[in-house]
Amino acid sequence: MTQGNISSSNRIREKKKVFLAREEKIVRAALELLIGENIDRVTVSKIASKAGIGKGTVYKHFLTKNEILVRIMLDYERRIARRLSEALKEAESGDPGAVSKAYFDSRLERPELDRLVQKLEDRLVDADDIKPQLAEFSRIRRSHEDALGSMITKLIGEGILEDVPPHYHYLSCWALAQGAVELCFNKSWGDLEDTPELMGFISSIGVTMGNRGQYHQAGDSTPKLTK
Amino acid sequence: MTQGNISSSNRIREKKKVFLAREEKIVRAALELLIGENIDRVTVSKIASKAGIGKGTVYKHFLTKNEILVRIMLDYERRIARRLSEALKEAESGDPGAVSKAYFDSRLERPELDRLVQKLEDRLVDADDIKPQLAEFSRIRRSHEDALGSMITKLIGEGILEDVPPHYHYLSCWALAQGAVELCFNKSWGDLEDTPELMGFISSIGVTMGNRGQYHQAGDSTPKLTK
Amino acid sequence: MTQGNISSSNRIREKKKVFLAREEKIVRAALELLIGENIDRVTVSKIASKAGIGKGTVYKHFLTKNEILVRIMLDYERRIARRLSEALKEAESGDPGAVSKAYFDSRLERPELDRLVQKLEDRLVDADDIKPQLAEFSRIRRSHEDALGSMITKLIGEGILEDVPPHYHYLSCWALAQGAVELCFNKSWGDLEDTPELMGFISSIGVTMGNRGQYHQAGDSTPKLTK
Amino acid sequence: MTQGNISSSNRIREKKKVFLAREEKIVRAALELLIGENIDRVTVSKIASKAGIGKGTVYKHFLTKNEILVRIMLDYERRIARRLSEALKEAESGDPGAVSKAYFDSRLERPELDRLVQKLEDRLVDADDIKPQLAEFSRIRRSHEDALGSMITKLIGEGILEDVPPHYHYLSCWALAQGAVELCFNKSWGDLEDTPELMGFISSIGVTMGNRGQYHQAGDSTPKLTK
DNA sequence: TATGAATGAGGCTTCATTCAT
DNA sequence: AATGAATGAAGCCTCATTCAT
Repeated sequence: MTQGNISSSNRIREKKKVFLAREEKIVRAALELLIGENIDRVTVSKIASKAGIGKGTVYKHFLTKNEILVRIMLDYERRIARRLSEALKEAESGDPGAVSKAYFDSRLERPELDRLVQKLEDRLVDADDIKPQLAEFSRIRRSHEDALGSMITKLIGEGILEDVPPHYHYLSCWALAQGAVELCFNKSWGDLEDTPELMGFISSIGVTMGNRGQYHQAGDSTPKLTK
Repeated sequence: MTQGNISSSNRIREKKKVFLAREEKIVRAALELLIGENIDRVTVSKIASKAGIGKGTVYKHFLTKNEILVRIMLDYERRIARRLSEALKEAESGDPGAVSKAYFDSRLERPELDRLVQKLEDRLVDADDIKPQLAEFSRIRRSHEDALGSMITKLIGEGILEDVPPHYHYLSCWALAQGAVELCFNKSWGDLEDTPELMGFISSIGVTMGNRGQYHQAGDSTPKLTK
Repeated sequence: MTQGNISSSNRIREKKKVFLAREEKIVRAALELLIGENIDRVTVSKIASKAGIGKGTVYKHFLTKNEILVRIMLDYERRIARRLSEALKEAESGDPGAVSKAYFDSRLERPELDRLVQKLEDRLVDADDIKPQLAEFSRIRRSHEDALGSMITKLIGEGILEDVPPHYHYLSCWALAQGAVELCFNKSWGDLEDTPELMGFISSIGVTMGNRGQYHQAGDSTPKLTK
Repeated sequence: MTQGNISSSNRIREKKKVFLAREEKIVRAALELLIGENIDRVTVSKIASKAGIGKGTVYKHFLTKNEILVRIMLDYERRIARRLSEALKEAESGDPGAVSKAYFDSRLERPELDRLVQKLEDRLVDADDIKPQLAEFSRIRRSHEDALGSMITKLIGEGILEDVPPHYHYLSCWALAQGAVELCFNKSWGDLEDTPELMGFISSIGVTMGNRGQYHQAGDSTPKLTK
């Protein structure tokens, strides 16, 4: 009896694992397709087919197609959150740059994924199903803002960063990262051959931008570029 | 007869004018709709109706829906091109900053339009009709690159800008502008209240970034932020 | 010019007529199918196909499938309303029975249609689209009630009908008509051969039922059948 | 061995009991759901879940979903049959009204159930599986007809009921009961507040209708209501 | 020439039924 | 023996495009 129970609960656990594995398979299939071709051309049918399962099976795991897409968004944003929270600990033990480094690393590690998430966000922003998931998504995003914000406030206090509202620094970083990501995939540029070096250049701008002394310079020492 | 010909060619000219005016009306209607609501919800029907004409008439002007969209993209990019070429003349008469200023001005003047063009580009990138138009679009983009490139090369020569390949500077600018635009409309941030100030801050970064002395600083004076 | 305008507005009127004719064609096709086979088996495809048009065309006339169905319901109920209102005029000029006669006539004229409407009502009762139409449907039904009610009140006043709340009489009539209709098509009875005579018998019951003296009889003269 | 057999057959009997109990549970679960919400929304999944068992298990008891539904129909009709046969015995010992009373009582006891069975009949009438069960259903219905018929024939013989074919009386009763049931649940009437009194009124009509002297009255004493 | 009704491919979703564990 | 994940047929609906008037 005892053994029977054990083996039975084992079997149940086993099944759950398989079930979750398949869920992951669906998400992964969707991801590959979404990255590989135009988003509009990714259908539930194709996802199922790429995952090696029937179309109906997809709906055992996700209530709607949008739920698959928002799941990808959440997975991504949560991964960044995890990294940031680890970096926050490091930052407490002395390295104030760990947080922003973690942020940039997370986003630029797989730029194509970052870009996909932006595109998905754009398309799902007014989807009626998945309202709660989108709220969660925004919540996580704002928690990133908090994490970086606290670090930046500290650097401003230490006189390293220009004394503007902390979120200016954060959002500028975000904007540059965002633009850099876009840059990587924008086909209008043709295929940039020295992308890594370019990214390095941009990153170096990212980590120094907003440093004290540069902001006011804008209107002073380089009048010719003033906009 | 002569008079008849004259009046007939007048009539023809008149007709052409009306025809072109209507074409413009269609594009403008499409634009308003595309900016006002989710792109996927903009149908040819709605465009025609907003333009005050029949759906069939739209197809007298554009062979496919995509042609309307790509037309918006081209109009936009051409407008930038015109401005850049004017600025280039000014630059020759002494103001090297005129070009980059014109570029930023053009793109940030109507950020919602800039963003729309990005989104359209993303969706149309592998459309089978409109291949030639997309090629033209890329061509114009690259001409911007050239315009800015030549100016940047000059500034590098004068020792003002860091001596990296010229397109690094240009693309960094592009990336920051791109990100800034995205920032304005990303609903995850809630509604930023001090957007103008923030944009000012970002612009100030844009015009100074890459200035000599900052690039190497990255690895030297702020080691803690190094990525 | 004048002639041109006339012929043009003629053409428009012509087109509208054709359009409405097609709408009627759709409704008729749907009706035939719904009466001819199990309701669940009637698909939009079949309706279109029977109407000799494409599937998409159906949606030029009706926003959803349910709108076709509710249209049938409304058409039916409105026809009854028209008849009742005519009968009401007759009733004023002396014939108090005209109203109830019109009601029975309307419903029993095409019992299969009456029954269909009941079934549709049952299925659509909680459909989220067509809420307004269903409200209208109920409104019309209640107007029938009013029409018959006023007549019945009069008969009660004249001592012809039993003095119970007027709607008792009306609803009893309704129930009997309803049951009679159901009877015609209930396959459990096999095919009744003498349906007309049976219906006549039931109708005769309908027009006399509730006559003074019968209600109290129930408890008095036929105690053995008392329920 | 003998003991083994006994205990084994006991176990088998036990199992059968459990099995049958579960079958009943399924039917009851289905019934509750069917009465509680729109029929189309009742799925096998929901039934299983309400019965507290797995979906697959349902199919150990019923070959198809339709078999569950037709089972409900049969259960209902058989219950009426049982009551009628009991009443028939009473009738032989002197009470001719016992049969029709039993019939009305059976149907009006749970009008919502009666109505459900009508709706199921309508939907299943041309189902390809369950043909035999539907035949059985009709057979039972006709046996009711016989039961009432014999009683009515007697009453006609005694001069109490109008001398028309016996099934006229029976079917009229059926129709009135049918309509009354429908009346209870038809949402178009709003929620009738005095339903019990109304049903009483209708029942009183039911038991007297067709009594001698009323039929011909229709054409004689109430000419104004003649249809 | 302008129109808009007609079209149908193709997308999403549901659910009765099967079957491996 | 019980389970529930997997399946896929079938239904509804959208919208770019065509074409007769």
